[in-house]
Amino acid sequence: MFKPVSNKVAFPKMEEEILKVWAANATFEKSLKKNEGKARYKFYDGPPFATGLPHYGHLLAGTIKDIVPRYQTMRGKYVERRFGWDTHGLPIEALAQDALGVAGAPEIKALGVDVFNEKCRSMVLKYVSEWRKTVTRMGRWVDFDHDYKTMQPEFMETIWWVFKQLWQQGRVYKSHRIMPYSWKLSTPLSNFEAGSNYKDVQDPTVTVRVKATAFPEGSPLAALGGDVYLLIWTTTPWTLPENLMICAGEGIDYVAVRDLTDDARPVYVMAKARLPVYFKKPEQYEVVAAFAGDALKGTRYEPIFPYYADKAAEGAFRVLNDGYVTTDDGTGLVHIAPAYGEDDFRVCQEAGMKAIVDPLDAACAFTDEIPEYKGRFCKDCDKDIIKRLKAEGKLVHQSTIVHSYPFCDRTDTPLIYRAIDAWYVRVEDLHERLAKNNATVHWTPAYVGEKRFGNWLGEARDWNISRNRFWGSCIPVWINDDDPGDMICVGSIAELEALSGEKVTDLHKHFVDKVVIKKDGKTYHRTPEVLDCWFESGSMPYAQQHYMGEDADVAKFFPADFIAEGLDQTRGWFYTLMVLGTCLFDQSPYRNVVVNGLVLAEDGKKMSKRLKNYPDPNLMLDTYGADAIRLYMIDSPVVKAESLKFSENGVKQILRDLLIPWWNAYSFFVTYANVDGFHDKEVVYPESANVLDRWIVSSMETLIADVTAAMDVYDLQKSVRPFVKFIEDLTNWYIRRSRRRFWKSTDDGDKLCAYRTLRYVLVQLAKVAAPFTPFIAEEIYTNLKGESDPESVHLCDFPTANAAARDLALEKAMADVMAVVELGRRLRADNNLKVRQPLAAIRVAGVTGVDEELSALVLDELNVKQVEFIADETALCDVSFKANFKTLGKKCGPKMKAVAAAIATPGNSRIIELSNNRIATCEIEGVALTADDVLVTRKPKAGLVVASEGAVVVGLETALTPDLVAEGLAREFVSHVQAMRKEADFEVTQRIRVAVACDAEMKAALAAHRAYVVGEILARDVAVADGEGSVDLNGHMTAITVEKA
RNA sequence: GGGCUUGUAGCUCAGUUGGUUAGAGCGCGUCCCUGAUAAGGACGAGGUCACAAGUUCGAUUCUUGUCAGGCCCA
Repeated sequence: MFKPVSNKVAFPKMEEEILKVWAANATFEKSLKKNEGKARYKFYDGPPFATGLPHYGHLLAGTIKDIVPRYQTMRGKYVERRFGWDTHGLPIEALAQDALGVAGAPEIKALGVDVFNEKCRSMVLKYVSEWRKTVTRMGRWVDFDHDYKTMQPEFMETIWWVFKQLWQQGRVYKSHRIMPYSWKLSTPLSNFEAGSNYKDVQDPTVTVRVKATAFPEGSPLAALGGDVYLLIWTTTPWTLPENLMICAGEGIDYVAVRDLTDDARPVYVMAKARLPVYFKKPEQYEVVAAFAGDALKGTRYEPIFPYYADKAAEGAFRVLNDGYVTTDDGTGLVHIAPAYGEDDFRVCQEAGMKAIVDPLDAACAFTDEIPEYKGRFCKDCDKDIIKRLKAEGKLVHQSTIVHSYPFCDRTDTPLIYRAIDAWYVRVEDLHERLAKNNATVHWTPAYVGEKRFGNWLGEARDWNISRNRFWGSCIPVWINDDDPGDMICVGSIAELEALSGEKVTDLHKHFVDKVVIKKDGKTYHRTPEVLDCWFESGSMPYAQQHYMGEDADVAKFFPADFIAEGLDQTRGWFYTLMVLGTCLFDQSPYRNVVVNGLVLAEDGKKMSKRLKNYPDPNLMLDTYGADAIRLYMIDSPVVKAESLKFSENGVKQILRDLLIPWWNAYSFFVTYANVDGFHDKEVVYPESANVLDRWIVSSMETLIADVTAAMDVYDLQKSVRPFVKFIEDLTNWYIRRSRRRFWKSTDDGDKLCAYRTLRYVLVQLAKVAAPFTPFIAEEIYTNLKGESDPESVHLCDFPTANAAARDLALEKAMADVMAVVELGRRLRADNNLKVRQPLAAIRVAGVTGVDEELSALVLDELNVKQVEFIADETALCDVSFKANFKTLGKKCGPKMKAVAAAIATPGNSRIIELSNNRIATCEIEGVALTADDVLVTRKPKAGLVVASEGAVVVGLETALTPDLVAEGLAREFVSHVQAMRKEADFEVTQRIRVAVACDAEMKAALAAHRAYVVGEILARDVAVADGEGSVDLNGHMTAITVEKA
């Protein structure tokens, strides 16, 4: 006996049971153990931030990260899967700040970094158990017990090792980064923090004239004579004392104009497009020269303020060119103070002006480098600076502007963009190596790797790896108190212990900062920054192994065969992995990537807790089950980096289309197998002669081949899609057409073949589907498997396509049969002839290869007495011809139209002969045509009951004889009794007694078909009497009673 | 502003060497079936393949531009 199966299944409950079985049997562990020592299939888990509960994006990524390893495991690979946690970084710090009621770096420092960091540590694992529950519930097999966490000492030690490798390569350097800075809190903010509090504010704008002192050779300004001034514009007058450069746009049109409103007739240089802003009327100026911005390059000018005049020796006070200059506002000449603007800093660096001037203290007050304003907050000095410029005759224009400006979230004070010490990894010299290594990666979809990621790699800038935060891996560099250029990079705990003489147990900031290195009479303290947590995620291939550069077999864990993450990781994980892999081993750390898109709410917007525009994942799991959700997500473009609008209805649809019919097929099998006492000890490969058996087995092989092909190129959507067709074929054709074979009371060989085939196919299907729908596959497999088969479907080998079992000709013939049946049904419906009414014959044209056995399917399905295949389709339909543009296009070129017209001309005898293969070729317009170049169009002949689809033409004989009518009545009767059986809830095998009262014609019909009727309804007795009742059988009012026999 | 990407039926989506009748499912309407019932089947309506220009004998497909959405970057 198979375990009895209800066709009313609660999938979520069934799944919970399976989870218990897996846990009890340690099935996951067995699936690993079984392949120990075999070829490894290496997988890296991208670590999620442990700061919230899993959402659909995680469920999706988790599903992809489950399907591929399950598949590879079944293909005999050893696939270690360790869960990863990203435990450091701002998200967790933000939670800890809230929990401790502190805001901003100074308050954290006041509280104590140790208190703060320990709070982070204690909070970080808050969600771990919830994650584990949900991930497990989704059916994902991943090792939580040997997970990696970025805060583990081993992990952090490898981070140091990685860092030191880069350091020894000379790849790490210290520079600056322009960041939003809160003067009130005396701390830099992340760009993310700065983005949260923009306000419209009024700021002064000043236009200042700067005297040109020297021109490059060939400058159109050189010959002008008199004083030439460059006009610059700014909204931050306090940065003017720190001006070192002026920037012009290379391709922008500039003019030099003589100011006729000024008695001194000075010449001003500005962008042509900005002229009307400064001179309202044409008579106020005279254009004396016009030129592009590159002509200005190299022009020297007089410093606006004296404080840094000595920087001229280092190349300051020149005009540069850069693409970021616009003429949207200002003068088209941009004032550059490298310490106070991102572009300013970059342009200066690129021009070789490495020094910056930054006369602001921690509170953004001027230092004594600017004696006049010393001790005053920089912005407060704007007015005095403007006054002074005016007094010195340098101010050309003054106004105010209202614009959106970022404010400090905590203190509501305006942020100052300024240079902060920062550590970088040099990447700009790696472009070629990165591109070369990326070329070895198989991306799904391909464009992400080629375009999006490829472009990004090609333009990659040096990577800022330092963060002015607290909870993270520390930058392992100790700096000489007296000589900032004297630095020691530490690459391991042992090294630090040796250098410091102290025992080191924890590598977090509040431990490591206390460790001081004394060497040769010099004292070294650690640089205060922590590492970008992306540095840690990018190091996970090595850090999760605690790899420290030993001569271990690196190939055991590197590179990964497979990783998967969301599209948003292009610049995140995918990138940092690639950079570090390239630096350390000069190869890509991954071979295959599946990039998934975003999961949006059904309305196309982002899922938002506040808007509640999406269903709770746990509720979905409890209602529909994990298999349905998995399939729904995988059978969508979201596995190819496009976005998915998550719809509950879509999940339901998957149940209806796939899971329920599949389950019903299974339940059908078990029900009848138990009734019949069919139970081979093993699953037997059906060596069946029956055409349906051979066909479904062949279809199964095709399914295996299709799924395998798609999985091997990591196209998950394509690998899921063929299941729909197969299950449709299985339930709507194989089982429907085979039903009688299972029912028949004679226990002949054919019946055994049917059982064996269906069992075999269901077991194979479970194996093929196991990676995708692990639960239902397991449930079905464990009930149907043979005694010697593995205990779990996930311990089985993935079926390999057996080419010998495939019969493509049979599949084609069966497709034709189904087409014939479909057309026949349509004709019946059109002519109001229900299927229960037998008909004499159908005629079929355009079909070859349908033998007697297949024809029998047509007879039975369409309830006709005879099927007649005819060679001459013109008996049924009118035939016309059309050009096959696809084959002819290349041959004909411009003659296409003429050729097409000739082919389509009615009655073209040569075309007819060609089409009938009576001649091999025929020439039109100088083009040699073959039969393939002509397409036949069929149109059912008017007046006949004919339908066609493609090449298949079907004609139905609709005339009824008295015999046919009688048989139809018998069928009506049977159908009605079956309904009564069901209504009465009789067992399928229940024998019954029937009493009928009817008219003479009905009586005759029942008598003529008595054997058929009795056999169908499992009647011990059918008592027929004269009379009538309320049941309408084709117009014959009949009374029927049914009782258990 | 830049890179990439998406736009096909009311909705969700297929659609590769460019080929003339653009498909599926859902939804809707009509009908059939009732031992697959959280069903099933037939038929029907519903498309300027976002828009415009170009290349071509021929463009949903290739090129360019525009518009609208998304991701990342600035």
